Amino acid sequence: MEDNSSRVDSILRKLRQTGLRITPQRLAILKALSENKEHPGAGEIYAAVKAEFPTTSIATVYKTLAVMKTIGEVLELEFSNDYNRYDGNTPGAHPHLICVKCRRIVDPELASLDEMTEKLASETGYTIISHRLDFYGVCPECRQKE
Amino acid sequence: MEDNSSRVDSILRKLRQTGLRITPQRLAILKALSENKEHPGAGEIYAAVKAEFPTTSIATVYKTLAVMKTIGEVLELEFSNDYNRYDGNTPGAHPHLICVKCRRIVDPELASLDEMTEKLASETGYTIISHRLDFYGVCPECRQKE
DNA sequence: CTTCCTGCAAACAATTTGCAGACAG
DNA sequence: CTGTCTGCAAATTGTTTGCAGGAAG
Repeated sequence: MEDNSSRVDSILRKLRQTGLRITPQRLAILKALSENKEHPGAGEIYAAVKAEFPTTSIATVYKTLAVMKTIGEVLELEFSNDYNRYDGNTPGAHPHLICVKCRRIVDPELASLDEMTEKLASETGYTIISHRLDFYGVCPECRQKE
Repeated sequence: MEDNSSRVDSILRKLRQTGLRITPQRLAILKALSENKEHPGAGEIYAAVKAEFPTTSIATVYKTLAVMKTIGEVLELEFSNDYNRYDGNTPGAHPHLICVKCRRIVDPELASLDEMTEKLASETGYTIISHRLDFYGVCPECRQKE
């Protein structure tokens, strides 16, 4: 896995390549994203950024996240009830394990998904672009508290 | 697969069991749901219901859908951009195949998911309650139009 | 310099809620 | 009868947008 700084660096490289500007706000947002492995929401990223860059606005956070999505460097996990969560560390599609009690989201190891995808494509004739696989459950910590 | 009327009947049975009331509005919503296999949104259900029951309100549709979710007879597919979609025919968790062009959603056949779930549970210590598996792609019809 | 970015506030849209009257059981 | 359900309208909330000024390159 890439460490924080190399992750930020590779995103910066991609921004330059694409002709997008590197502003202090964007840097702070990227730093906050790469330091938080917990799939934060826009509000959490905003809070972290504002701590050291108080003039930042939530709109800028959203706009920056939108740009990152577009260039494929951030994965957005949509929820219609809860707020959306963002993953800046592993931008490719991968399974998530969501605790329904504490709402923590972790990235489990899981093979055999590629195989499943190929089979689906050949059986249905669809061109598969991406996927979303979320498991909902109760994490060991929350179960203990019951 | 159950046909429409037996599907509605089994939901009605569940409603009675749970002491919930059967109103004309609820009947119309259930009928609209069971007749539409295309994972409609609340607005589409509302339109269908209003066609033969013009006084119905969208709030009632949402409230009824919430009840159906609670008793486990309707599966809600959440989206934060697009509106949520509802599946009244196959209320248990199952994979979906979503065309990113026409936004149609179909239910593909797919085994080997139970196996995957068990493995995940034993490896992480989580109690798995449910899951969500969405594949995003382009359906054969849309690909042809490109 | 020029264009893109920021930050504020207002706009949005799907969904939810409060409440008074209606009606299922 | 009684408690639940309906329907209206207003509220909610995360996210998006318009626009004037600011700054990256």
